[in-house]
Amino acid sequence: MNAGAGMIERRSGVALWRQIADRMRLAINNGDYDETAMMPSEATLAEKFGVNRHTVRSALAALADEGMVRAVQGVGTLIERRDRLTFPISRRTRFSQGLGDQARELQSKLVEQSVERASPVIATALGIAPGTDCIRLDTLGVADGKPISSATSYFPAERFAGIDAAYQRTGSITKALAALGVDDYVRRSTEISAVHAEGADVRLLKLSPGAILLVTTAINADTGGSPIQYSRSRFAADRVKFFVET
Amino acid sequence: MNAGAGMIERRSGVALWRQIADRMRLAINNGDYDETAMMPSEATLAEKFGVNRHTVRSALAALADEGMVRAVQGVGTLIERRDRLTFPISRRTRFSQGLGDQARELQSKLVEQSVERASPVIATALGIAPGTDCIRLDTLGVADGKPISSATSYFPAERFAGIDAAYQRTGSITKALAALGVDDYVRRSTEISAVHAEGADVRLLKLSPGAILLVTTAINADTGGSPIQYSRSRFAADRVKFFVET
DNA sequence: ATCAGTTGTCTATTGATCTAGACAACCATA
DNA sequence: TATGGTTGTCTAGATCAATAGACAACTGAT
Repeated sequence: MNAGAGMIERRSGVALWRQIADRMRLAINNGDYDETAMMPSEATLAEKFGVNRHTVRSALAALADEGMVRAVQGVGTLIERRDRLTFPISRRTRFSQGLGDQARELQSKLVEQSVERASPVIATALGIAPGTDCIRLDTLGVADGKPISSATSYFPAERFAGIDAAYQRTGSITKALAALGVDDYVRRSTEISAVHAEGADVRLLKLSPGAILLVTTAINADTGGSPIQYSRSRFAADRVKFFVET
Repeated sequence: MNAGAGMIERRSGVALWRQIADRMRLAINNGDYDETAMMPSEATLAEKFGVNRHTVRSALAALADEGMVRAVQGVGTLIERRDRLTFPISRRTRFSQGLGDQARELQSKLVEQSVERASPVIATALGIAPGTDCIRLDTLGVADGKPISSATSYFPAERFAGIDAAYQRTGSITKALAALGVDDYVRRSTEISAVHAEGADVRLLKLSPGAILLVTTAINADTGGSPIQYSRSRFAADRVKFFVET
């Protein structure tokens, strides 16, 4: 009977099949059916939404039309693809913001930490001398339980001593920076490229061999203009897309 | 035939009367019919949307159900109220942001400027000595041609010399501050109260006698924490509402 | 009083939506 | 092969959405 939070409305001017299609699209993008990669049977859905099986079939037909699902006689209705999460990229880009309703829960987990000497590229980006100590954080971004991105960030060790602990405590780069006195920061530059996944990323992001990674290389600076973070994030390309505001 | 940007869609699973009702609601909130405070005749709307008059009547009935319009036989359909613009109030509050689709055009005009000695209240808010010179800007906020708010802002004269010129050039406090080197600032505090309109505000905001003003008293600070702006804004209460994020 | 223009109401018809039931076609598995 | 579970298809009827036309009821102005 009940179908979760909001029941479908009759006589609302919106056809039942469309309301059901919209809800199922949301559920698919939420990863509700990821374990099986299949929709429940038409009969089950009809019972769940409290409508006739034919009405559910209309909704499924609409999703099939979008290429989101594919019905196979005798087997069931397979989920073909999910809409990708859209990450806005702007001066105020933060991993944990701007997703809106797209995901219920957005987490960031620490995978590894170390102190490294800055390579020439990183040193240039952070405006420090090559060889200077940097704190490196390897983090994993997770949306609704699904791994989304794997990121490696570098912070000048002198200014941001203890950011690893602050990050583990808060689960957020933004909050960790705030704890170290950085009220605000802006995205100074973002480069976007794409590569084939390899190494640890395949395991962390639970990718298939040959999967594509979207790679962003970003420099964040505090409001004084001093670079504070150099990061290289690898996003599973089949799960995200970027939106660059112009 | 054509009804502006997007035509209504048939066989979309969304009833025509609902699509038309939604578009008319937007038009009303946009102030498209403010000159007459009336909807066009049913026959005119039917022709404009390319549907039967009965379909338009269904849409109007839905709006009447919401209390947005009221049909009077022999006269026409009167517009009873507009949804109020919603201003989000948060650490990042700016007049010209956060309105989204609610208004097409949001402007801010300079009404008056002067240099005044800081009163005790203003001096305390800005963290300066009483009697110190301040630049006072009286501005009028306009959304889609309708006056929304009347604001009085004070800036320390020493640090922000020339902000009046920058404001006139850019039409935005945020941009004027940026031109004077304030990349970013945050809303430190906001107080909200309500009074009856009087004096110049009645004329500027084109209010009826006895109209209510929502008054916000706000202090903005730069990222270093130094107060930079003390402002008192009067909003026409029948045109706006605030949304405080918690 | 008359008239033009408006909303209100009624009937009739067509197509889309939704329900109900039955059965065929197909697949995986025991 | 037999069975249970799935999607595909067909028929029939009920309800909603939309069109079409006609006329009543009302208002404001001439």
